[in-house]
Amino acid sequence: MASKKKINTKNTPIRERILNTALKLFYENGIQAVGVDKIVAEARIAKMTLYSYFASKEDLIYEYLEVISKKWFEDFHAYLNKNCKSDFDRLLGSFMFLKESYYKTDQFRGSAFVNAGLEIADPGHPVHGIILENQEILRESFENWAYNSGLSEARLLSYSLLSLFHGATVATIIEDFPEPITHAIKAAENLIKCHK
Amino acid sequence: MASKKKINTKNTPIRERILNTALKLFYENGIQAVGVDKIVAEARIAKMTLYSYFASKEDLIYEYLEVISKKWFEDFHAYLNKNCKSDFDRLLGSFMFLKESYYKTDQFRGSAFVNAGLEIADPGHPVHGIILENQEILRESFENWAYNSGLSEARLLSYSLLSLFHGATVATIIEDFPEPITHAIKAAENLIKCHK
DNA sequence: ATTTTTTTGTACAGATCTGTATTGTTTTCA
DNA sequence: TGAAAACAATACAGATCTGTACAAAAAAAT
Repeated sequence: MASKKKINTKNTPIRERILNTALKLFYENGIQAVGVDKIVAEARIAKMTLYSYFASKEDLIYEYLEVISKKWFEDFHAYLNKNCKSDFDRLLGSFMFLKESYYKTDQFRGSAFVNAGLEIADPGHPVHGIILENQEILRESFENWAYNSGLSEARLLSYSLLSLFHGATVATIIEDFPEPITHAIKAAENLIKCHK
Repeated sequence: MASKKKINTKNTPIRERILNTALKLFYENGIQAVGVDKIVAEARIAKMTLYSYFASKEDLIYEYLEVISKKWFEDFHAYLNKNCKSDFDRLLGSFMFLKESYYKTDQFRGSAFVNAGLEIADPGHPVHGIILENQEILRESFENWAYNSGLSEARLLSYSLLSLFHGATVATIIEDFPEPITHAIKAAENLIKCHK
C-alpha cells in the first residue's frame, strides 16, 4: 500500500537544493553517517519542506544513487568523447578519467556505488540492484569497446579492467594518494596488450 | 588523559566470546550497523560485562581490526605455504586464496579493512592508519615475491596486483558471485607474464 | 487585495544508540 | 564455610535519529 503522504514531485529550485545537498553529503560522508537534520541545516530549509518533497530518507537515498549514476556516466562519456578517437582509446581513457577525477574533486571518495554497496551490507537490500546494474553497464562498455577493437576474449578483458578499475579506486582512497591509479593505467596497458 | 574506568585486560573465555561475537557481527553487517546491544545479545552476556573488558565501542573496533588483520594474514600465509613452492607461485596463489575465501565463508564480505576504510569516510580517523598499514603490508609482499622471482618493475607489478586484488573482491561482493575473482586470476597471470 | 499555497520554526513522539548505576546472583577462592 | 570477585538483569541518563503536528510567516496566484 502506498503512503498517505502527498509528495510534491515538481522540480522546484528548493527540491534541487535539497537533492544537491544530499548528494554532496552522502558522497563525502557516507549514507549512514548523514542524518536528515544535517541535510536540512546545510540546505537551509525546514525539515517539513524536505519531507514534502521526499517521502523518507530511504527515498532520498534512491534518488541520490539514481542522480549520481546519471551524472557519473555523463561525465565519463563526455570525457571519453572529448579525449578518445576510437573505442580502443576508450579502454585506457577510462583510467585517465579516473585519474582526472582524483585531481578534480577536493575530496576524492571514489565510486558512490561501490561505497554504497559496501556500506549497506545486506545483499537483499533493494539498493544493491541499482549498484549491480551500474557495475554491469560499465563492464559491458569495456566489453563492447574491446570487441569493437578486435581484441580477443573481450568478456574476460572487461572483467579484468573492471576489477582493476574498482581496485585502483579503492587503493587510492585508502592511500589518499593517486599512485595506485597511475600504476593501474600501466597495468591496463599491459592487460590490453595481452588480448591483441 | 586516560580513562578513569578500570578495564580488565585478562584474556578470559568471556572476553574471547565478546570479541568473537563482535568480529562476526562487524564483518557481516558493517561496523556502524552493529550496536553494542546486538553484540551483548548475541554473546549472551550482560552489557556491563562488555564494558568491564572494553572501554568503549571505539576500543572494540580497534581490537576488531587488529585481530581480524592478524587472522587474515595468518590464514593467507598458511594457505600460501601449503600450496606454493616458490615466491613466484605466491603471486598467483594469493588470488587462489581469494577464490577459496569466497567458497569457504557462507557470507563473503571481502576485506574487513577495505570495508572499514570505505565505511568510515573521514580520512583523519585513526582507524585509517591501521587500514593503510595492512594494505601496505600486502603490497610489499607482492613486491618482494615479484623481486625474488626476478620479475621486472616489481613495485609497479605489486601495485597492479594489489588493485586487481581489491577490485576483484569488490566486484565479487557486488555481483554476489565469484566470476570476477575467476577472471582476476587470469588477469594476474597475464600481468605477471608482462613482467618476465 | 484577498485567498491559497508554500515555507519556516519549534516542539515533540517514538525509536535507537552509547554508556552507567544499582542491585542481586552466581563463581571463585581462601 | 565465608569473604571477595565476577557476572547478570534491569533500569535509566543523555544523546541522536526519523518523521510528524501545528501555528506563524512568506510567496504566489487569482
